[in-house]
Order: sequence, then structure tokens, then C-alpha cells
Amino acid sequence: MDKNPTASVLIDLSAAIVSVRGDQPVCLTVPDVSEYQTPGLPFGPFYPDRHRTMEIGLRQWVIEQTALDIGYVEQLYTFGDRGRRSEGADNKKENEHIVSVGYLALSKQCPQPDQWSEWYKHFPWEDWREGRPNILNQQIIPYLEAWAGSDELRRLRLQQAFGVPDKAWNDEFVLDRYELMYEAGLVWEAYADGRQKEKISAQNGIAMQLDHRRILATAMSRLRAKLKYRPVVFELMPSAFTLTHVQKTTEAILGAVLHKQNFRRQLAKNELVEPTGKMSKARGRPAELFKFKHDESQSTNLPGLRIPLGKSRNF
Amino acid sequence: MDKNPTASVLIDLSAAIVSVRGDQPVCLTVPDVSEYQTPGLPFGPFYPDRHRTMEIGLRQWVIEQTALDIGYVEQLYTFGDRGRRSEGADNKKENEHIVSVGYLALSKQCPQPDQWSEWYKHFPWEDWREGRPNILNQQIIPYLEAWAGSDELRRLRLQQAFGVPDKAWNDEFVLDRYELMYEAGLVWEAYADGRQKEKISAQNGIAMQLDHRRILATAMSRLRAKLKYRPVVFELMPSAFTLTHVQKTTEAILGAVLHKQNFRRQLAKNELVEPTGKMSKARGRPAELFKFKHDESQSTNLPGLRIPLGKSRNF
DNA sequence: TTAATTATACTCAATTTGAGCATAATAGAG
DNA sequence: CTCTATTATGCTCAAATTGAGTATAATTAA
Repeated sequence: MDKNPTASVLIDLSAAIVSVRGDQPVCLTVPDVSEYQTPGLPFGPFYPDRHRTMEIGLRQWVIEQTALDIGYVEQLYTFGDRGRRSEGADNKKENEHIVSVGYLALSKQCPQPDQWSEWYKHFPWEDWREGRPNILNQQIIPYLEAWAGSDELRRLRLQQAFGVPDKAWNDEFVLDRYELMYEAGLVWEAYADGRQKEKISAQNGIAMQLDHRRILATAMSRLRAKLKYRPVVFELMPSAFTLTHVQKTTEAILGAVLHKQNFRRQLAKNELVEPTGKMSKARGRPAELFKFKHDESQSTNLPGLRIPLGKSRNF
Repeated sequence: MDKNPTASVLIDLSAAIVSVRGDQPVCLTVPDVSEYQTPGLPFGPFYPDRHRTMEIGLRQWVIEQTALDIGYVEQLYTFGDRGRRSEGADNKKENEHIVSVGYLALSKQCPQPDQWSEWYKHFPWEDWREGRPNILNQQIIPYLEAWAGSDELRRLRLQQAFGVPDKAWNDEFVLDRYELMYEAGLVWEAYADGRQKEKISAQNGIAMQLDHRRILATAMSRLRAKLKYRPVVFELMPSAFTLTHVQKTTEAILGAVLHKQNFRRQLAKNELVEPTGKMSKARGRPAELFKFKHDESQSTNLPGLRIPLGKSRNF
């Protein structure tokens, strides 16, 4: 194996640091300095001689720059085509090659509200808690159908990702949907990358810098999937919480409502929580306060919630 | 963000190219040139100016160097601590930093038998098809228990990964088990990395170069997990096959036996296969030949087999 | 005191799972 | 030609899980 100098790259560690504020999942963002004003995910370079592993490097700069207490960290994906600018773009010899390693991190708190951006402002078509989002039928689907035309493969992908015309919506396919919209030139980033000639008129969610919305989409997909078989929700909960609070947090992430009694039955069956003896005081009948039964470090391997795989979610 | 020169690294794409030969899962390996004779996974450098994405780069050198037809490709994990040599090792200033991006690829054929190495020669404790492997009770568990001692966290991890003393064996925790054995100095690689003073006497599976056995463990974990909810088995099957053949292939990967009728019921319910009309000719009653019903490209998103999550597998 | 609100207990049909037996169709041995 | 070993496939059935309710309890705010 020759160590060709053209193989040398820089590594950026990008993090989707996720928390839940009220009933909205949020993500830590940094303001944009460039002309477009698009927010971006926090990222920092990886110095291989300073940090033994990339996760250590990531935790380091998150602590230094945000002072947040992130417990759960998971590597998402490594993208080799960061800006993914096409041949037509105005960068000739390309300055330096950057490979970005995306991470998902979960935080219990989210101070400084202006630094945290709500998921569904970037992905308005992903929140089904109030029913099927209007933006789908009014904007996205018609445009995508036109883009697919009679192309068999495109129609198939459309069916897979968006469930049109007759399949169910699958909440885990966040990335697939975003990628499809990118390819169809339906999101701003496609224009920024030079794949799309004209700026699109409709605002399909707030754009982000570089490939950051793609990383966030990956994070959403992964978290939604993981929630169903591993008890990661508790990484987003305070030490004591009501069962409704767990449910609302889960629903926020899934972008879907769940059956209350069945949700609690799952929690009980898997012995994930135990009562603290204390009660919450709110509007109606006071709810019992629970705590997560296990060590936080276990949350990767424990059974989880076993949430139904998305039946009857096609309106 | 300063682009510090110490941040520059080389990227290696390592691939666990998996196939199934008879009833054994196998993995493409390259022979070792160094003193230790340990096999390694095939890998090649990533040239960011030659290939737009890493997956394209990977497919390129796999085609060039192996002439294999790999359909399914999935990124596994990016390791920043490749050789993960400890401070005590004999490399002072470290030559060049290498980040390895691990991939899982599936191949329908595996020609040249000597180049393909059986999974369970590297992981003899992972094959439960003939019952609980002897190596566990005779070697691994006693050593690990001694290593854990009265350390609470270690005992907990031991319980999680190996199910001792009273939890069930989970076939997906291949990586967790390997990492635990590495930490406990139970595998040769720990010695090679300078973490372990003496060479261990017992041969706990055939070692591999660098972090390649870790990458293979990651591939096994991912494939075993994926098999249960996505129809990836068919990426390992020929165009026509018997249902028993699918089952044997699945069992080989899972390292566990399955109930025949229930397995077929799953296949039928999810409408994953359709009859070809032809019959196989073998020893007993001829079996009907089936084919995968869907486009191969769909296999990432389709429902899958829904194999039971490993009950009653604790002997 | 009443209404609104939230929590929790309990029920029940439909579906899925786990595990089994029964029967069918072939090759090869005698 | 017949019997037996072998493999395939059809069918059953109890246990467990899921999906979707209803009923009731304990609060606050009016």
C-alpha cells in the first residue's frame, strides 16, 4: 500500500447534540458567519496525536466549547464528500479535503435557548403528532412526483421513503427522505452545492451549512430507530420524572403519538423504571415520580421499549 | 477552526467482505507478510480527489483487486485508534496517523477457498449451533471472572456481554464480547498492541492484523442485528434457492438454530419470496425453488424476517 | 361544589409467537 | 419392488403480546 500524498485529509468531528425542550426535540447549533445566515452543527478538528480515540476528541471540545454534560455519544456516519459540490461548482483545485465524522450526542439540559434549534423547523414534514403535515401534500409530494415522472426506480424510492401512493409512513426513514429531496433539488443545500441551477422558491425547512442537515437527518433516523429497542430516552430525562414525561419525550423524537396505556405497559414489563415514592404536582391528578432503574452505562444493551413498528400511520 | 498540520491523517478503507460457504460464514482475508503470519482484512487507501465518496472508492479497489461482485455495502464504523498501541509500546513519535473506516460487504460467491477465512475460527465462542461452545466454560469465562474480581462495573459488563451468571446469551453482542476479551488480555491482539505483558497461552480464536478482528466483530454484530429486521440474507443467496437454504444461511450467520416452520411462516407473511416453479433435486423430498421477490436495492428498507430476539438461548 | 384535567387500573378481542405433530415426496438399500 | 432414511411441507394449538378501549381516582381552578 503506497502512502500517496494525495491521500492526506483533515478530519472534522461534527456533532448533533440533541435534547428535548418542552415537547420539541432540539439540536445545538452555531450561528453562521457567512452570507447565507444558515445555522450549522458544532464541529471541531480531530487531532490524532492529542486524543487517542475520536470519541475522546469529540467529548473534549464539546466540554471546552459548550460546557454541556453529554452522557450518551454514538458515532453516526463518516462522510467523505462533505460539501459534495458537483463538477459545475466554482471550486477548481479544491483547497483541502475534509472528511467529516458525524456523531449523535444526547444532553439532559439545553440552556441558552437561542443556541438550540428545533428539529422540525429543519424537517417540518417529519412531525406527525398533529396528523399528516400539510407541507407533504401541498408541496413536497407533487414536486417529487413530477421529478420521478415515469422513471421506475425513482417511483420505487419515492414509495419507499414517503409511502406514496399506498404504503405506510415509516418514521425511521428521515435520511432517505432528505436525500431524495436533495436529489430532486427540493432543499436549499442542493442549490448551494451547485446541483440545482435556480434557487427553489418554497422553503422546505430551514437549511444548514455544508452537509449538516444530512448529519442531523442521520441522527434523527438513528435515534428514532434506537428508541424502539434500547432505553436511550432516559439519557434525555432528569433523575426523576413522570411516566407521561417519558412518553411526551418519546413522542417528540418519533414525531408521532402513542397509546398511553400500552406505552406504560412496556415500561413496566421491561422493568425500566422504579418509583421514587415522591409525587409530582401539576394541574390534574398528581403523578408518581419514577427514576431509571439501571446504570446509565447499560442503556446501550438493555431491552428497550419495543414500540410498535409504525402501523396505521398512513392517513 | 484552525487547520493545524497535526490534524492531517491518512484514511484506509477496510472491508469485511462476507459470504457463506456451505454452512460456514466466511470473510475475505489477505495473507500476512510480517513475522506473525496473522491474516488481515483487505484494505486500501482512500484518495479523496479520485473518488467522490468513500463507498465509491471502496467498490473501486474491491473490483480491481478481488474481481468480486459485491452488491450490498454498508459502512460500519470509523476507528481513530487503529493499531491502538499503548504508551508502553515501542513506537515513539508515531510514523503517520491512520484512520480506518470499516465496511461490511456481502458477496454471493466466494471463489478461491484459501482466501476466505471462516468466522468461527476467529470467534469460536460465537457459534452456538451445536449447543454452548465448550471454550466458554473451559477457558473464557473462568479467566474473565478472575479478571473482573470484585469490580462491580466489570462484573456488570461481563453479565451484559456473556450472560454470566444468569442472563441470556445475546447473539448480537459480538463486538462487546471481543472488546471485553481484549481489555482482559484474552486475545492475542492485546499482546501485540503492548497492553499485555506476556503472550497468552490459550488460543482464543485466530488473531488478525491491527484492528481487523475488531472490524470483523463489528461486521458480525451488525449483520446479525440487521438480519432480524431487514431481508439482507438474500444478498448472500443465488438467484434461485430452497427455503431450507435460506434458513441454513441465516443460522450460519446467527450462530444459532431456528425453528423450521416458524422461519418459513415469517418468509411467507412478509412476502419476501416467490416460487419459481422449478424444484431442487437432492437427497430427500425435492424442495421448491424460490426467488427473492423484490429488487435487490430495496433490501435495505423492506420489513425483514423478524426473528425472535433470542429467548431460551441460555444453556 | 363542580368542572376540567391528569393519572392509573382493568378488560378483551385480534394477532403473533413458540413448539409441536402429521403427512408427502423423493433417493437409495436390500 | 418395497422399505427406510431423508427432506419438505401442511396444519394445530396454547401462550404471550399487541392494539384499542372503558372505568375510576385524585388533583387544581373556578
